[in-house]
Amino acid sequence: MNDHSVHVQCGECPIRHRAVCARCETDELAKLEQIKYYRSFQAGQTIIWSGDRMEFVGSVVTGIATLTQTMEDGRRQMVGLLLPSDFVGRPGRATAAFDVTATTDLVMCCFRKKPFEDLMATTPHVAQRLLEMTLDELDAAREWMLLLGRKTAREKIASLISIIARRDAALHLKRASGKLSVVLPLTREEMADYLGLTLETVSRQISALKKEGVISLEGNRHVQIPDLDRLLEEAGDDSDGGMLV
Amino acid sequence: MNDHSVHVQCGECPIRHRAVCARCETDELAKLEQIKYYRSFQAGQTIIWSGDRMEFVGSVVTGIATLTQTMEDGRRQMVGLLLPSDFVGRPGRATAAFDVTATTDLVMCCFRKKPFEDLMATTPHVAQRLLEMTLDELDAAREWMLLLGRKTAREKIASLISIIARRDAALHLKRASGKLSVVLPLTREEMADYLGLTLETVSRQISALKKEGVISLEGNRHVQIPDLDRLLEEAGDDSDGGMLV
DNA sequence: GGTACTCCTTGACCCAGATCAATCGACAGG
DNA sequence: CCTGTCGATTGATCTGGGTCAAGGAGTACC
Repeated sequence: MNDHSVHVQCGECPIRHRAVCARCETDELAKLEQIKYYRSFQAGQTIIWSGDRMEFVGSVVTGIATLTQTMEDGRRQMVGLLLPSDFVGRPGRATAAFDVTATTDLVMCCFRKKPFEDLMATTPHVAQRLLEMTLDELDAAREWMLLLGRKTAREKIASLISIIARRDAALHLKRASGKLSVVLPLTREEMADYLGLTLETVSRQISALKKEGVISLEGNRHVQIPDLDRLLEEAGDDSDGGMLV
Repeated sequence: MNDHSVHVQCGECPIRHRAVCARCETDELAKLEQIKYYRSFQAGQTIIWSGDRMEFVGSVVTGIATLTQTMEDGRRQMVGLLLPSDFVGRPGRATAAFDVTATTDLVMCCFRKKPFEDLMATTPHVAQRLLEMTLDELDAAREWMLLLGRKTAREKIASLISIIARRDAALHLKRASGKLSVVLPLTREEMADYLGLTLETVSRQISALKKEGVISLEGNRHVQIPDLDRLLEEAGDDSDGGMLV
């Protein structure tokens, strides 16, 4: 779209907001600084319920949040995983479409929606940048549809681990030198909700992958990946070609 | 975002393009007219392969197209269904992320990508309108994730029929007066690919819904819905409340 | 120490939906 | 007319992952 891919590093935020572009919006930054504020949430706290009025947009600074959908009888499906630097909120939308929950302690950098939308209306690059991000999310959602609709439980688990590894590597800007290892940011139940499985099946498949040496575990959350290509093969992804990011 | 919800009716196109907004862009319409052209495709023809360079964006004028993803071993998942007035293409993206296929004979109204992007850069409302549409698609994709991950085969079928009924009603701007009836635009196999099932299961579940009077069939494709609320209940959707659109 | 959490693992059994296979109807071509 | 093709239906059987249930491991608090 344009090559202004440098992202805004705003004030004291430890993250770069992916929503706005630094090179062309330097004079707009002051406006953003004026309307921004921070909010903290505790692990387990619901940030917004589906259908609630949503008065802000923002980025995750630290911690993990999830987007989930629940049927009346309690069946749940996670439809989004929000890691640091991910954008939350829908400019042009009054209400949230899904439940947003903090699964760990969480800090967000928020902008009140109205002034943010005003900014968007006057600076075309912000809307374009947001469009680009939304298209990325849409692509990710569609990849996830393949996983939910067609992959086996084992492939689902392998996919989840490799996706977390990929996003982790992107986040820390490090190409893993030696052994690749990841911390799973979710409980078995949350993984199950993301993958369209039960927590028992998640546990069994993780055990199986461990037994066969595809991964190894240290504690419940810490996963080592001795051979990334092997894991990607188990995930059934074509042409991911081992490239992280 | 803004209330300019009137859509462009461009030239001889029988549809209103949802991508651009008439009220505020009247002087931009001429530019769109200059760069637009039509393309026809035959039923079964692939419009773009995933990974191909994509030189245009556009809207479906008549016919049906699908977005699909295929694994090396042949497992397929449909990730999008494109009906007339739906937008195709990704401004700011060089290549297609999924296969786009015409499932019926199809006419599209296209705009070459470069000039369209230029237009977008100079007229903020176009980018905003596109963002709005992309957010809609993202919502739809996430609803679909709930379907793929958690619904039973019967619920999936009922959901598909009610979604087609809804979009049909929106398209024809008619609130069905008497009996509600829909033409399924997909073969059983295509439905299966959309729902993450096999074609046999699709067939069986349709037969079951018919036997129990939830729907009735005339030929293979024509479905009558005697009681929409009953169908929505079978679909497991909460709070859809029977409102079409 | 004991008790009570929460999260995870493992086993035994079952069933919804996949798989394999036969049949049917509609329609086109020779 | 027969023959072939394509989509749909229906039956018989199998199996991956769900369900139910019983521990185990870690941690916090009394």
